[in-house]
Amino acid sequence: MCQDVVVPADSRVRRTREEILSVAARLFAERGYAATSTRLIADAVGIRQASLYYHFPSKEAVLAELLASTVRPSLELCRDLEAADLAPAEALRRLVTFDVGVLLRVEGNVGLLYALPEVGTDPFSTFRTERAELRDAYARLATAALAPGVHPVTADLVLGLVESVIPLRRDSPKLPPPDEVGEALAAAALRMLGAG
Amino acid sequence: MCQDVVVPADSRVRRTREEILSVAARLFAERGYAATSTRLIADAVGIRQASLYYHFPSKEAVLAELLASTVRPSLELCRDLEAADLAPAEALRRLVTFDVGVLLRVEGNVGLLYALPEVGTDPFSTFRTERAELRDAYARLATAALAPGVHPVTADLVLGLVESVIPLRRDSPKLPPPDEVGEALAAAALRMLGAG
DNA sequence: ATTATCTATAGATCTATAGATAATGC
DNA sequence: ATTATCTATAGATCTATAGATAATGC
Repeated sequence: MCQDVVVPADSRVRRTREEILSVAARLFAERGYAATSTRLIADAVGIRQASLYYHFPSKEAVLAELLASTVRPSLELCRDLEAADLAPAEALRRLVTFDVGVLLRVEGNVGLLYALPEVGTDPFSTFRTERAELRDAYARLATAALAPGVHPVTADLVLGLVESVIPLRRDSPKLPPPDEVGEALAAAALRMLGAG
Repeated sequence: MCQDVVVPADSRVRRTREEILSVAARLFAERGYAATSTRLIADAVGIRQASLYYHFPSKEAVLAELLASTVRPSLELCRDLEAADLAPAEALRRLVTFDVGVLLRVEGNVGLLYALPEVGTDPFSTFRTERAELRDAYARLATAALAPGVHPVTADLVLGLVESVIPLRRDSPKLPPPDEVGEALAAAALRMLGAG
Protein backbone atom coordinates (compact mmCIF):
# COMPACT_ATOMS: atom_id res chain seq x y z
CA MET A 1 0.00 0.00 0.00
CA CYS A 2 1.39 3.36 -0.85
CA GLN A 3 0.31 6.57 0.81
CA ASP A 4 -1.76 9.00 -1.20
CA VAL A 5 0.18 11.92 -2.54
CA VAL A 6 -0.95 14.90 -0.53
CA VAL A 7 -1.26 18.14 -2.46
CA PRO A 8 -1.83 21.14 -0.18
CA ALA A 9 -4.99 23.03 -1.10
CA ASP A 10 -3.09 26.18 -2.07
CA SER A 11 -0.01 24.61 -3.70
CA ARG A 12 1.15 26.22 -6.89
CA VAL A 13 0.27 23.22 -9.04
CA ARG A 14 -3.21 23.12 -7.53
CA ARG A 15 -3.80 26.78 -8.22
CA THR A 16 -2.61 26.47 -11.82
CA ARG A 17 -4.79 23.43 -12.36
CA GLU A 18 -7.81 25.26 -11.03
CA GLU A 19 -7.11 28.32 -13.06
CA ILE A 20 -6.98 26.15 -16.17
CA LEU A 21 -10.41 24.77 -15.28
CA SER A 22 -11.84 28.19 -14.59
CA VAL A 23 -10.49 29.77 -17.75
CA ALA A 24 -11.47 26.79 -19.90
CA ALA A 25 -15.01 26.85 -18.52
CA ARG A 26 -15.43 30.49 -19.47
CA LEU A 27 -13.93 30.03 -22.94
CA PHE A 28 -15.81 26.81 -23.74
CA ALA A 29 -19.07 28.47 -22.72
CA GLU A 30 -18.38 31.64 -24.73
CA ARG A 31 -16.81 30.22 -27.88
CA GLY A 32 -17.51 26.50 -27.89
CA TYR A 33 -15.31 23.51 -27.17
CA ALA A 34 -13.78 22.84 -30.58
CA ALA A 35 -13.33 26.56 -31.23
CA THR A 36 -11.29 26.97 -28.03
CA SER A 37 -7.73 25.82 -28.68
CA THR A 38 -5.39 24.64 -25.95
CA ARG A 39 -3.20 27.59 -26.91
CA LEU A 40 -6.03 30.02 -26.20
CA ILE A 41 -6.59 28.50 -22.76
CA ALA A 42 -2.87 28.52 -21.97
CA ASP A 43 -2.47 32.15 -23.05
CA ALA A 44 -5.34 33.20 -20.79
CA VAL A 45 -3.78 31.31 -17.87
CA GLY A 46 -0.34 32.72 -18.61
CA ILE A 47 1.51 29.47 -19.31
CA ARG A 48 2.76 27.82 -22.51
CA GLN A 49 0.40 25.66 -24.54
CA ALA A 50 2.35 22.46 -23.87
CA SER A 51 2.30 23.01 -20.09
CA LEU A 52 -1.42 22.24 -20.03
CA TYR A 53 -0.48 18.62 -20.62
CA TYR A 54 1.33 18.43 -17.31
CA HIS A 55 -2.02 19.01 -15.57
CA PHE A 56 -4.40 17.19 -17.91
CA PRO A 57 -3.82 14.25 -20.24
CA SER A 58 -5.99 15.77 -22.98
CA LYS A 59 -8.29 18.63 -23.83
CA GLU A 60 -11.23 16.25 -23.47
CA ALA A 61 -10.23 15.57 -19.86
CA VAL A 62 -10.57 19.27 -19.06
CA LEU A 63 -14.16 19.38 -20.30
CA ALA A 64 -14.98 16.03 -18.69
CA GLU A 65 -13.88 17.30 -15.28
CA LEU A 66 -15.86 20.52 -15.67
CA LEU A 67 -19.00 18.60 -16.59
CA ALA A 68 -18.65 16.21 -13.67
CA SER A 69 -18.32 19.05 -11.18
CA THR A 70 -21.48 20.78 -12.44
CA VAL A 71 -23.91 17.86 -12.20
CA ARG A 72 -22.76 16.21 -8.95
CA PRO A 73 -24.00 18.72 -6.32
CA SER A 74 -27.53 18.65 -7.76
CA LEU A 75 -27.52 14.87 -7.94
CA GLU A 76 -26.54 14.62 -4.28
CA LEU A 77 -29.30 17.01 -3.25
CA CYS A 78 -31.76 14.93 -5.28
CA ARG A 79 -30.83 11.80 -3.36
CA ASP A 80 -31.14 13.57 -0.01
CA LEU A 81 -34.52 14.98 -0.95
CA GLU A 82 -35.91 11.67 -2.14
CA ALA A 83 -34.76 10.07 1.11
CA ALA A 84 -36.22 12.86 3.28
CA ASP A 85 -39.85 11.91 2.64
CA LEU A 86 -41.10 15.44 2.01
CA ALA A 87 -44.24 16.27 0.10
CA PRO A 88 -43.25 16.10 -3.62
CA ALA A 89 -44.16 19.74 -4.22
CA GLU A 90 -41.95 20.87 -1.34
CA ALA A 91 -39.02 18.65 -2.41
CA LEU A 92 -39.31 20.01 -5.95
CA ARG A 93 -39.44 23.59 -4.67
CA ARG A 94 -36.18 23.07 -2.78
CA LEU A 95 -34.45 21.37 -5.71
CA VAL A 96 -35.51 24.09 -8.14
CA THR A 97 -34.39 26.98 -5.92
CA PHE A 98 -31.05 25.25 -5.28
CA ASP A 99 -30.35 24.61 -8.96
CA VAL A 100 -31.41 28.08 -10.07
CA GLY A 101 -29.14 29.57 -7.41
CA VAL A 102 -26.18 27.52 -8.61
CA LEU A 103 -26.82 28.28 -12.29
CA LEU A 104 -27.13 32.02 -11.69
CA ARG A 105 -24.17 32.32 -9.35
CA VAL A 106 -21.54 30.05 -10.88
CA GLU A 107 -18.82 32.09 -12.54
CA GLY A 108 -18.67 32.21 -16.31
CA ASN A 109 -22.19 30.84 -16.87
CA VAL A 110 -20.81 27.31 -16.80
CA GLY A 111 -24.34 25.93 -17.19
CA LEU A 112 -23.92 26.64 -20.90
CA LEU A 113 -21.54 23.67 -21.03
CA TYR A 114 -24.50 21.27 -20.73
CA ALA A 115 -25.65 22.36 -24.14
CA LEU A 116 -22.34 22.02 -25.99
CA PRO A 117 -23.01 19.72 -28.93
CA GLU A 118 -19.67 17.99 -28.39
CA VAL A 119 -21.00 16.67 -25.08
CA GLY A 120 -23.12 14.31 -27.18
CA THR A 121 -20.03 12.48 -28.46
CA ASP A 122 -18.44 9.34 -27.04
CA PRO A 123 -15.80 10.70 -24.65
CA PHE A 124 -18.43 12.27 -22.41
CA SER A 125 -20.81 9.35 -21.95
CA THR A 126 -20.13 9.18 -18.20
CA PHE A 127 -21.43 12.71 -17.81
CA ARG A 128 -24.45 11.96 -19.97
CA THR A 129 -25.36 9.05 -17.71
CA GLU A 130 -25.19 11.21 -14.57
CA ARG A 131 -27.19 13.88 -16.27
CA ALA A 132 -29.88 11.40 -17.25
CA GLU A 133 -30.16 10.49 -13.56
CA LEU A 134 -30.79 14.12 -12.69
CA ARG A 135 -33.41 14.41 -15.42
CA ASP A 136 -35.18 11.32 -14.13
CA ALA A 137 -35.17 12.62 -10.56
CA TYR A 138 -36.79 15.86 -11.73
CA ALA A 139 -39.37 13.92 -13.72
CA ARG A 140 -40.23 11.66 -10.75
CA LEU A 141 -40.69 14.55 -8.33
CA ALA A 142 -42.66 16.61 -10.84
CA THR A 143 -44.90 13.68 -11.76
CA ALA A 144 -45.66 13.08 -8.09
CA ALA A 145 -46.57 16.75 -7.66
CA LEU A 146 -48.72 16.91 -10.79
CA ALA A 147 -52.36 17.90 -10.28
CA PRO A 148 -55.09 15.70 -11.83
CA GLY A 149 -56.14 16.88 -15.27
CA VAL A 150 -52.75 18.39 -16.10
CA HIS A 151 -51.04 16.76 -19.09
CA PRO A 152 -48.28 14.37 -17.89
CA VAL A 153 -45.70 15.81 -20.34
CA THR A 154 -45.76 18.95 -18.19
CA ALA A 155 -43.62 17.09 -15.63
CA ASP A 156 -40.84 16.73 -18.22
CA LEU A 157 -40.77 20.50 -18.71
CA VAL A 158 -39.60 21.46 -15.22
CA LEU A 159 -35.88 20.81 -15.74
CA GLY A 160 -36.00 22.74 -19.00
CA LEU A 161 -37.69 25.64 -17.24
CA VAL A 162 -34.97 25.65 -14.57
CA GLU A 163 -32.22 25.63 -17.18
CA SER A 164 -33.81 28.42 -19.15
CA VAL A 165 -32.14 30.75 -16.63
CA ILE A 166 -28.85 29.99 -18.41
CA PRO A 167 -29.66 31.82 -21.66
CA LEU A 168 -31.70 34.32 -19.63
CA ARG A 169 -28.60 35.26 -17.68
CA ARG A 170 -26.63 35.65 -20.91
CA ASP A 171 -29.28 37.71 -22.71
CA SER A 172 -30.78 39.82 -19.91
CA PRO A 173 -27.92 41.33 -17.95
CA LYS A 174 -30.30 43.17 -15.59
CA LEU A 175 -31.85 40.34 -13.59
CA PRO A 176 -33.15 40.33 -9.99
CA PRO A 177 -30.90 38.70 -7.35
CA PRO A 178 -30.50 34.89 -7.67
CA ASP A 179 -32.60 34.05 -4.61
CA GLU A 180 -35.48 36.14 -5.86
CA VAL A 181 -35.35 34.53 -9.32
CA GLY A 182 -35.08 31.10 -7.70
CA GLU A 183 -38.20 31.57 -5.63
CA ALA A 184 -40.15 33.10 -8.49
CA LEU A 185 -39.15 30.24 -10.77
CA ALA A 186 -39.99 27.55 -8.21
CA ALA A 187 -43.40 29.13 -7.70
CA ALA A 188 -43.88 29.27 -11.48
CA ALA A 189 -42.96 25.59 -11.81
CA LEU A 190 -45.50 24.59 -9.15
CA ARG A 191 -48.25 26.67 -10.78
CA MET A 192 -47.36 25.07 -14.11
CA LEU A 193 -47.87 21.62 -12.55
CA GLY A 194 -51.12 22.73 -10.95
CA ALA A 195 -49.49 22.21 -7.54
CA GLY A 196 -49.69 25.85 -6.48
CA MET B 1 -31.70 47.19 -65.18
CA CYS B 2 -30.83 43.58 -65.55
CA GLN B 3 -33.28 40.75 -65.17
CA ASP B 4 -33.01 38.55 -62.13
CA VAL B 5 -31.38 35.22 -62.77
CA VAL B 6 -34.20 32.69 -62.55
CA VAL B 7 -33.25 29.40 -60.95
CA PRO B 8 -36.02 26.79 -61.30
CA ALA B 9 -37.13 25.42 -57.96
CA ASP B 10 -35.97 21.88 -58.77
CA SER B 11 -32.78 22.67 -60.70
CA ARG B 12 -29.78 20.55 -59.86
CA VAL B 13 -27.84 23.44 -58.33
CA ARG B 14 -30.82 24.32 -56.16
CA ARG B 15 -31.20 20.77 -54.93
CA THR B 16 -27.48 20.49 -54.12
CA ARG B 17 -27.54 23.80 -52.29
CA GLU B 18 -30.49 22.69 -50.20
CA GLU B 19 -28.97 19.36 -49.44
CA ILE B 20 -25.86 21.16 -48.19
CA LEU B 21 -28.05 23.21 -45.87
CA SER B 22 -29.98 20.19 -44.65
CA VAL B 23 -26.89 18.07 -44.02
CA ALA B 24 -25.01 20.96 -42.38
CA ALA B 25 -27.94 21.66 -40.07
CA ARG B 26 -27.99 18.09 -38.86
CA LEU B 27 -24.21 17.90 -38.39
CA PHE B 28 -23.89 21.32 -36.72
CA ALA B 29 -26.65 20.37 -34.29
CA GLU B 30 -25.17 16.94 -33.53
CA ARG B 31 -21.46 17.73 -33.39
CA GLY B 32 -21.12 21.50 -33.15
CA TYR B 33 -20.12 24.10 -35.71
CA ALA B 34 -16.33 24.13 -35.32
CA ALA B 35 -16.23 20.34 -35.00
CA THR B 36 -18.02 19.92 -38.35
CA SER B 37 -15.52 20.33 -41.17
CA THR B 38 -16.48 21.34 -44.68
CA ARG B 39 -15.12 17.97 -45.74
CA LEU B 40 -17.55 16.17 -43.47
CA ILE B 41 -20.47 18.12 -44.90
CA ALA B 42 -19.32 17.50 -48.47
CA ASP B 43 -18.86 13.76 -47.88
CA ALA B 44 -22.38 13.50 -46.49
CA VAL B 45 -23.77 15.36 -49.52
CA GLY B 46 -21.70 13.28 -51.92
CA ILE B 47 -19.60 16.06 -53.47
CA ARG B 48 -15.97 17.11 -53.05
CA GLN B 49 -15.01 19.44 -50.23
CA ALA B 50 -14.05 22.29 -52.56
CA SER B 51 -17.39 22.13 -54.39
CA LEU B 52 -19.13 23.59 -51.34
CA TYR B 53 -17.52 26.90 -52.23
CA TYR B 54 -19.42 27.10 -55.46
CA HIS B 55 -22.65 27.30 -53.45
CA PHE B 56 -21.49 29.27 -50.41
CA PRO B 57 -18.70 31.82 -50.00
CA SER B 58 -17.70 30.44 -46.60
CA LYS B 59 -18.63 27.96 -43.90
CA GLU B 60 -19.96 30.86 -41.84
CA ALA B 61 -22.41 31.72 -44.61
CA VAL B 62 -23.94 28.24 -44.36
CA LEU B 63 -24.67 28.64 -40.65
CA ALA B 64 -25.84 32.24 -41.12
CA GLU B 65 -28.43 31.14 -43.69
CA LEU B 66 -29.65 28.31 -41.46
CA LEU B 67 -30.06 30.68 -38.51
CA ALA B 68 -31.94 33.25 -40.56
CA SER B 69 -34.41 30.66 -41.82
CA THR B 70 -35.21 29.43 -38.31
CA VAL B 71 -36.07 32.73 -36.66
CA ARG B 72 -37.99 34.47 -39.47
CA PRO B 73 -41.29 32.54 -39.50
CA SER B 74 -41.78 33.09 -35.77
CA LEU B 75 -40.94 36.78 -36.09
CA GLU B 76 -43.54 37.20 -38.81
CA LEU B 77 -46.20 35.47 -36.75
CA CYS B 78 -45.30 37.76 -33.83
CA ARG B 79 -45.91 40.84 -35.92
CA ASP B 80 -49.24 39.52 -37.20
CA LEU B 81 -50.36 38.65 -33.67
CA GLU B 82 -49.43 42.01 -32.22
CA ALA B 83 -51.33 43.71 -35.05
CA ALA B 84 -54.41 41.48 -34.62
CA ASP B 85 -55.48 42.99 -31.30
CA LEU B 86 -56.20 39.69 -29.55
CA ALA B 87 -56.23 39.24 -25.80
CA PRO B 88 -52.56 38.86 -24.77
CA ALA B 89 -53.14 35.40 -23.31
CA GLU B 90 -54.73 34.21 -26.55
CA ALA B 91 -51.98 35.73 -28.71
CA LEU B 92 -49.36 34.08 -26.53
CA ARG B 93 -51.15 30.73 -26.70
CA ARG B 94 -51.07 30.85 -30.49
CA LEU B 95 -47.42 31.89 -30.64
CA VAL B 96 -46.36 29.17 -28.21
CA THR B 97 -48.21 26.37 -30.01
CA PHE B 98 -46.81 27.53 -33.35
CA ASP B 99 -43.22 27.63 -32.13
CA VAL B 100 -43.42 24.33 -30.29
CA GLY B 101 -44.86 22.73 -33.44
CA VAL B 102 -42.01 24.08 -35.55
CA LEU B 103 -39.32 23.07 -33.06
CA LEU B 104 -40.66 19.53 -32.71
CA ARG B 105 -41.26 18.95 -36.40
CA VAL B 106 -38.26 20.51 -38.10
CA GLU B 107 -35.87 17.86 -39.37
CA GLY B 108 -32.62 17.31 -37.53
CA ASN B 109 -33.61 19.25 -34.39
CA VAL B 110 -32.34 22.46 -35.96
CA GLY B 111 -33.49 24.40 -32.91
CA LEU B 112 -30.25 23.24 -31.29
CA LEU B 113 -28.44 25.70 -33.56
CA TYR B 114 -29.72 28.61 -31.43
CA ALA B 115 -27.57 27.38 -28.58
CA LEU B 116 -24.30 26.94 -30.50
CA PRO B 117 -21.72 29.01 -28.63
CA GLU B 118 -20.22 30.15 -31.93
CA VAL B 119 -23.46 32.04 -32.64
CA GLY B 120 -22.30 34.51 -30.01
CA THR B 121 -19.35 35.59 -32.16
CA ASP B 122 -19.20 38.53 -34.56
CA PRO B 123 -20.17 36.99 -37.90
CA PHE B 124 -23.67 36.16 -36.65
CA SER B 125 -24.69 39.48 -35.17
CA THR B 126 -27.54 39.93 -37.68
CA PHE B 127 -29.13 36.77 -36.41
CA ARG B 128 -28.65 37.81 -32.81
CA THR B 129 -30.50 41.06 -33.49
CA GLU B 130 -33.48 39.26 -35.04
CA ARG B 131 -33.50 36.80 -32.19
CA ALA B 132 -33.53 39.62 -29.64
CA GLU B 133 -36.65 40.94 -31.40
CA LEU B 134 -38.37 37.60 -30.93
CA ARG B 135 -37.37 37.50 -27.26
CA ASP B 136 -38.79 40.98 -26.75
CA ALA B 137 -42.06 40.07 -28.44
CA TYR B 138 -42.46 37.08 -26.13
CA ALA B 139 -41.66 39.23 -23.10
CA ARG B 140 -44.21 41.91 -24.15
CA LEU B 141 -47.03 39.43 -24.68
CA ALA B 142 -46.22 37.51 -21.50
CA THR B 143 -46.02 40.69 -19.43
CA ALA B 144 -49.39 41.78 -20.73
CA ALA B 145 -50.88 38.40 -19.79
CA LEU B 146 -49.28 38.31 -16.32
CA ALA B 147 -51.70 38.06 -13.38
CA PRO B 148 -51.32 40.56 -10.52
CA GLY B 149 -49.11 39.24 -7.71
CA VAL B 150 -47.02 37.04 -10.02
CA HIS B 151 -43.32 38.01 -10.12
CA PRO B 152 -42.55 39.98 -13.34
CA VAL B 153 -39.47 37.85 -14.13
CA THR B 154 -41.89 35.01 -14.86
CA ALA B 155 -42.68 36.72 -18.17
CA ASP B 156 -39.06 36.29 -19.24
CA LEU B 157 -39.27 32.54 -18.69
CA VAL B 158 -41.86 31.76 -21.37
CA LEU B 159 -39.47 31.66 -24.33
CA GLY B 160 -37.10 29.44 -22.36
CA LEU B 161 -39.95 27.09 -21.53
CA VAL B 162 -40.89 26.88 -25.21
CA GLU B 163 -37.33 26.13 -26.22
CA SER B 164 -36.92 23.48 -23.58
CA VAL B 165 -38.67 21.16 -26.04
CA ILE B 166 -35.41 21.13 -28.01
CA PRO B 167 -33.36 19.15 -25.47
CA LEU B 168 -36.55 17.28 -24.51
CA ARG B 169 -36.85 16.02 -28.06
CA ARG B 170 -33.22 14.92 -28.03
CA ASP B 171 -33.34 13.21 -24.64
CA SER B 172 -36.87 11.71 -24.57
CA PRO B 173 -37.40 9.93 -27.88
CA LYS B 174 -40.92 8.79 -26.86
CA LEU B 175 -42.87 12.06 -26.86
CA PRO B 176 -46.58 12.67 -27.59
CA PRO B 177 -47.42 14.14 -31.04
CA PRO B 178 -46.25 17.75 -31.60
CA ASP B 179 -49.75 19.27 -31.47
CA GLU B 180 -50.48 17.63 -28.16
CA VAL B 181 -47.16 18.81 -26.66
CA GLY B 182 -47.78 22.28 -28.08
CA GLU B 183 -51.19 22.60 -26.44
CA ALA B 184 -49.97 21.16 -23.13
CA LEU B 185 -47.02 23.54 -23.12
CA ALA B 186 -49.12 26.59 -24.01
CA ALA B 187 -51.52 25.73 -21.19
CA ALA B 188 -48.55 25.27 -18.83
CA ALA B 189 -47.16 28.67 -19.82
CA LEU B 190 -50.48 30.38 -19.13
CA ARG B 191 -50.84 28.69 -15.72
CA MET B 192 -47.28 29.74 -14.94
CA LEU B 193 -48.21 33.37 -15.68
CA GLY B 194 -51.39 33.04 -13.61
CA ALA B 195 -53.39 33.63 -16.79
CA GLY B 196 -55.04 30.20 -16.84
C1' DA C 1 -21.38 28.98 -73.74
C1' DT C 2 -22.37 28.43 -69.25
C1' DT C 3 -22.70 26.00 -65.10
C1' DA C 4 -21.25 22.78 -61.74
C1' DT C 5 -18.02 20.00 -60.36
C1' DC C 6 -13.30 18.20 -59.95
C1' DT C 7 -7.97 17.81 -58.57
C1' DA C 8 -4.31 19.83 -56.29
C1' DT C 9 -2.44 22.64 -52.98
C1' DA C 10 -1.07 26.89 -50.12
C1' DG C 11 -0.91 28.43 -45.75
C1' DA C 12 -2.57 28.39 -41.32
C1' DT C 13 -3.91 26.10 -37.82
C1' DC C 14 -4.30 22.26 -33.92
C1' DT C 15 -3.24 18.46 -30.35
C1' DA C 16 0.09 16.05 -28.21
C1' DT C 17 4.94 14.31 -27.37
C1' DA C 18 10.08 14.52 -26.45
C1' DG C 19 13.50 16.24 -24.11
C1' DA C 20 15.79 20.39 -21.80
C1' DT C 21 15.73 23.66 -18.01
C1' DA C 22 14.23 26.31 -14.14
C1' DA C 23 11.88 26.49 -9.60
C1' DT C 24 10.73 24.27 -5.28
C1' DG C 25 11.19 21.99 -0.97
C1' DC C 26 13.40 18.40 1.95
C1' DA D 1 15.58 15.09 -6.06
C1' DT D 2 11.37 16.27 -7.59
C1' DT D 3 8.12 19.10 -9.68
C1' DA D 4 6.53 22.33 -12.97
C1' DT D 5 7.45 24.62 -16.72
C1' DC D 6 9.76 25.59 -21.14
C1' DT D 7 11.27 25.13 -26.41
C1' DA D 8 10.77 22.72 -30.49
C1' DT D 9 8.36 19.96 -33.49
C1' DA D 10 5.83 15.85 -35.67
C1' DG D 11 1.90 14.78 -37.89
C1' DA D 12 -2.67 15.58 -38.77
C1' DT D 13 -5.89 18.43 -39.70
C1' DC D 14 -8.74 22.63 -41.78
C1' DT D 15 -10.55 26.55 -44.89
C1' DA D 16 -10.29 28.54 -49.06
C1' DT D 17 -8.32 29.44 -53.80
C1' DA D 18 -6.59 28.40 -58.62
C1' DG D 19 -7.23 26.35 -62.56
C1' DA D 20 -8.83 22.11 -65.27
C1' DT D 21 -12.68 19.31 -66.84
C1' DA D 22 -17.18 17.39 -67.29
C1' DA D 23 -22.23 18.12 -67.58
C1' DT D 24 -26.08 20.94 -69.07
C1' DG D 25 -29.15 23.49 -71.92
C1' DC D 26 -29.91 26.87 -75.69
